[in-house]
Amino acid sequence: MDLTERKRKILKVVTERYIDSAEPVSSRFLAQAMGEKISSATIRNELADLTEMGYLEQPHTSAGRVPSPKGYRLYVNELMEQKALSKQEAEEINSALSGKMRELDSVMAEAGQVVSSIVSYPAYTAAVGKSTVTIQRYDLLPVDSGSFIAVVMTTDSRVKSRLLRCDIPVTPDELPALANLLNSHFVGISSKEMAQKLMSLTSQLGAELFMPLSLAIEYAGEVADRSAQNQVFTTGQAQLLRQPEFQDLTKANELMGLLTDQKDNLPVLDENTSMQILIGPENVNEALRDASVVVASYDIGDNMRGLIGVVGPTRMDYAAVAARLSYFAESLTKMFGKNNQLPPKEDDIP
Amino acid sequence: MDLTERKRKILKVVTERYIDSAEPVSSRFLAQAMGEKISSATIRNELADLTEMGYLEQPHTSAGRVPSPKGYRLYVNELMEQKALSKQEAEEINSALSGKMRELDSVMAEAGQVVSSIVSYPAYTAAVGKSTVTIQRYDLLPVDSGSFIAVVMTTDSRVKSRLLRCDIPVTPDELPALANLLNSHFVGISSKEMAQKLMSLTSQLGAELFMPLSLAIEYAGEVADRSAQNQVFTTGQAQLLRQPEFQDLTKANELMGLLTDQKDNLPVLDENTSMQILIGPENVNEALRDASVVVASYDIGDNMRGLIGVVGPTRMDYAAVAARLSYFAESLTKMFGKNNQLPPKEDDIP
DNA sequence: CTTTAGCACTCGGGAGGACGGAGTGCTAAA
DNA sequence: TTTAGCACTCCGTCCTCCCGAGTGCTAAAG
Repeated sequence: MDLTERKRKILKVVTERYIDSAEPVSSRFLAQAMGEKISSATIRNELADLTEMGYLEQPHTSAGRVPSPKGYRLYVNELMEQKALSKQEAEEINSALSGKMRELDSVMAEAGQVVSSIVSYPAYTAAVGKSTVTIQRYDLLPVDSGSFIAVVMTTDSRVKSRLLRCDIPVTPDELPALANLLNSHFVGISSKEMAQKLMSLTSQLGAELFMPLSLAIEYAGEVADRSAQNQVFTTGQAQLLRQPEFQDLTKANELMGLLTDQKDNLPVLDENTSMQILIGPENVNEALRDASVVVASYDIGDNMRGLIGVVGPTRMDYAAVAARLSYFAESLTKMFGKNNQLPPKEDDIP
Repeated sequence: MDLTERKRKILKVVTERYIDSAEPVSSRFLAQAMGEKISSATIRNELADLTEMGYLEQPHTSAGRVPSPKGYRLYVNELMEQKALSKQEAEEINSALSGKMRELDSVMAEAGQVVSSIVSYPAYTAAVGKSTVTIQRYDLLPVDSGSFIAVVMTTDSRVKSRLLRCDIPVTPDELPALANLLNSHFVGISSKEMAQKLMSLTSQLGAELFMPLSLAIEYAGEVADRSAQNQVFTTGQAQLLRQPEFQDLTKANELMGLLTDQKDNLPVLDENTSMQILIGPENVNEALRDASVVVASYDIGDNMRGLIGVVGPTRMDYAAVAARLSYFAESLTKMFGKNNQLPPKEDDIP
């Protein structure tokens, strides 16, 4: 059954009031806060209805009302108004992004910091590949007889390199041949397959070629494996302790553990969703059952998505957080789209 | 005036008891704990002396005694016995390190995690260059007409690379010339000097050379600048909340802020000191006045030092933490010394 | 001069009880 | 359906009391 307009309005006011007072909301307050002249008694009847329907909760009899997860859900889905960013905030975001482009990792770390400071909750960022990551291209640069630099490019268009040294001297002339070998046989396959292929080639190669080859392949395997596991950055964990709901140390502790030691368990956004709000028990993770998460995603080139999320109490200011996060995500998408230094489109690389 | 042998012993027992009980130590307990048959009354006299001398403190009259920072200092300097690591712990450390060598950054992050879990306090790691970092060597790899990969090597022997794209096509033939130009003019100087030098060359170069050159130099400048500022990783912040002394939220909050948002303010070890213990008020940083820090350093090649530190309550188990940390640091030094993949000696690179 | 026993004293912390206030639920009237 | 009124409930706070742990001091014993 549907809610009357008045009930919806009451639910909205209750939620918003609770969001910024953190205290149960009384009928008296509502009677005043709602423009129309309604007595607190009437409100009480409505509140009783809403409670019965499961949108509100009472910490105890004779306390005011607090939104239940179901109440928050309705609020988020239907009641909440898009909050516009203040110019100041938009500028803050823009200036944070306008800085010179950096490595993907720094962008992520910095984005997290900015978001966290803007919304006053802990934030996390992650980059997830849209598909399995493999090596796309190899290059070998001569350094001296014992050393060379391996440069690998992954299918998600990250470029990584490392100086490799082997005991057996490698002459600069041999490198192009090695690179050719790599580019023809060790492209587009997993690290395990690489290792197998390497084994099968053992007999055909002299030790002086095998050694540098295996070093390069070992490195390539590492890069591929590491890109597969998405690295997560978190910032602003201290913000958590400033929230009244986390004065209770046990709760705070659980959440803090999630944010610092088990970052990988933080919620990931479904593919092709641009933003998601997870309220209390909607979270799969046990530690998040009393908390809420807002996650947004942005595009990094064609092959990767970035994730940026905020963790807070269920009493989170969803409207504000959602607005800021989506603005931020959009800005990042644009930035990565325009930018021609960081992750180029895959097509551009032959 | 010197302490009698008995006073020293009492101070030691008090400290060690307090370290693992977190509760003030009573004369009764001491009378039993010390092997010799001494009455609690005698102990009380001694305790009164030690308190007067500033080695102990009383939370309030009629509570037991607790070591003061001065007491901890004496304990650390003279009383504390080197704790040997259990085989299990040594193995844990070894196996954590024995994994395949990764990028410096991952090593640091992982080292932090291991240490934090071993000592049950938050840990931090940092890498500091011993001298100013500049670019030592450039390479440019062709990709396609609009793109090329810049590979730069810093004087601290890190190799970084990035795909650069410019609007004006660059033919593969031009790249060696550009690389030469870079290697002859833009080596060993700061990013500012690079920018100036670039300006002074403007007139001599056509636009089709200037554009890729400036991209490469901009990137090189970033790398140099970023290496200069030492990046700090922290882990295990949640451990903090498990300590009884940080049930007081305001303290916890301050420290947590330091560990998550102001990592750069964490104490750095003086050069050519291998380990340092900072007790309570000995810390410069305000937020650390009620906490203690143990920092150790290890060598990464000839040009860099790694830092690994632990933050905990003044009631920290100094003996245990110091032992683990120094073992860890030594292992890391060895590892970096042996290892021939990560940071090679500067001499090896022509 | 040092050690010990004894005892009064102090202080923190927990248990119990009283009280005020905020807020509700219900009833009866408008 | 709304409102006014009223009794009721429950939390949080404050106060008091009391217990126990631990000290400091004194005076006697070694």
